[in-house]
Amino acid sequence: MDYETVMKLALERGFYFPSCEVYADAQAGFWEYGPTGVGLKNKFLQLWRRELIRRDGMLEIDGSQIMSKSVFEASGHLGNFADPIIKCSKCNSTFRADKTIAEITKIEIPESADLIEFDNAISQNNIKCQKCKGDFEKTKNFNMMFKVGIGPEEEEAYLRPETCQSIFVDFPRLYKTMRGKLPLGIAQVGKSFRNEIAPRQSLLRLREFYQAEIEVFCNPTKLDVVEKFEEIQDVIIRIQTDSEPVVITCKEGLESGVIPNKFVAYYLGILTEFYEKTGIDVTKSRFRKLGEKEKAFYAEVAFDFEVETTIGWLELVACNYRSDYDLTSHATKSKEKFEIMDGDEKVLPHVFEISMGIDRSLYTILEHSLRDDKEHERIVLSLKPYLSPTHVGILSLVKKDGLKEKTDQIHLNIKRKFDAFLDHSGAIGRRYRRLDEIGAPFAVTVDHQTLEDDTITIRKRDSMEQTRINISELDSILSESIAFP
RNA sequence: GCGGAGUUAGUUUAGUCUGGUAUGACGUCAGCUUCCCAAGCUGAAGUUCACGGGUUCAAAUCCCGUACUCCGCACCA
Repeated sequence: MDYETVMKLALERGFYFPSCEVYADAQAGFWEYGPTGVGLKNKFLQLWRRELIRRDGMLEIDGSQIMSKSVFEASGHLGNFADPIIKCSKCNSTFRADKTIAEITKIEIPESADLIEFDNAISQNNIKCQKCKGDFEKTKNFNMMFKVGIGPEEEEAYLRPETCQSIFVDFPRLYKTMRGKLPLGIAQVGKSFRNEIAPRQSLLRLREFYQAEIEVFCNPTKLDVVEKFEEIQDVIIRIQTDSEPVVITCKEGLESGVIPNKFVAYYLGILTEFYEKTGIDVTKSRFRKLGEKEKAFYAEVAFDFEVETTIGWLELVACNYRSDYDLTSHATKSKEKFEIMDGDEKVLPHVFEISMGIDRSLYTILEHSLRDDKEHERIVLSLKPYLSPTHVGILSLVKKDGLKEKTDQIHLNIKRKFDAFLDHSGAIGRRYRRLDEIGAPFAVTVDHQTLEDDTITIRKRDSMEQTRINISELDSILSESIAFP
């Protein structure tokens, strides 16, 4: 289904909508999750915990969103997470300084260079605005981090641009107190903040967004000692290096050298298995190996997990081999010890990161799950039952003759255990349609026969089939059907 | 940020050129009816027309500014 239809559903059915929308000064790039969106997000994260955190025995933490300046001096974000930009004084167009200079003069100035170097290059080569021939103002640094002032003195701090910095900073304590052993995954779900120049397309390009990040700490000399590798060696992945993506198993990817080692292969494998279970069509996915220029400043090897949607390929996860970049920088800056013992060996661990964009993943789940059932004139959100915000609709065929009371009773009995939605009003078909649109996999209906023999009908969302069951069976049928795989 | 196009109820939309306080559909709510797939009937609520300013006796409509959305450019850890 296309972006427009997903957007309309999101607005009409409470998945997500713009923040602060009643005010004229609402800024772009901020969106709220409504009740159905939160339901989906919570269940998505539950699946993430099952398939990655628990499966691999990782630790999960919940760190601060505001972090001190030193953290980002060490991480490199204050220096590298900024673009040198130049603005035309005549037409107000903004350009990247380094790119504009390189384009016109072939002089390559690194983006982290002193700003005066850009100004010099511009004046020496008489570079003018490519649009209107106007003069440029002085080069400025545009940092993508939000700065905040702490306390009455407004001490400098920043909203984190990625959640993982707390994981690196906390690593020494966690390793010691949680009896860590390499390889050790530490994970975190939370908000990150980036001051994007042009946020766009609702959940796909936000200024405040959710990440689910995993940092796996490992001994760099043992990257091919991974016992669990067998679990995923036959998992099929699509991997793209230069040209077309190839469809291979993890084992083949490792043997052909496309994947650098067993360690990385294992995590690409379990990540793929996770996404299969979200209902995203993984035959439309690829791991794209990034070239030198595309990689983040801290990455040694990088694979982006991308999925094809109606608006093109969308990056859902960044998998970066960050080596000891982060631990070394934090050790140097803080003068704390980040080495640990791995057996008899003293080692500064390397890090492989699985940095997942939650918002983009949720959008993709919606887009891949939504279908237009023309035959029955309905829109159906065919979510996996365990991800559905509402598990079951509890409906009375009509309100009178005691059916309402009977229905209320059934709802009362199951509402703590399941996400159940009680509905008495309107035509029954209309109520079924509404449940279809929010992806409720089941609807049970109380009719006149219920009063005689305690049976109800249970309707399946995708097939619209109905079967008659005894009320006493409902709990076990639902439990089984909505269980995580 | 730049350029273009837009913004009227929960959604979709008429009206904007030619100024006279807004139209339909769907949806929502209540009731009746039907009694298992968006049926029908009756009734109701909901838009100070994105926001701010100007012109005018009078502005959804004309003018200016701002924000947001979409498309393209640029950017994208």
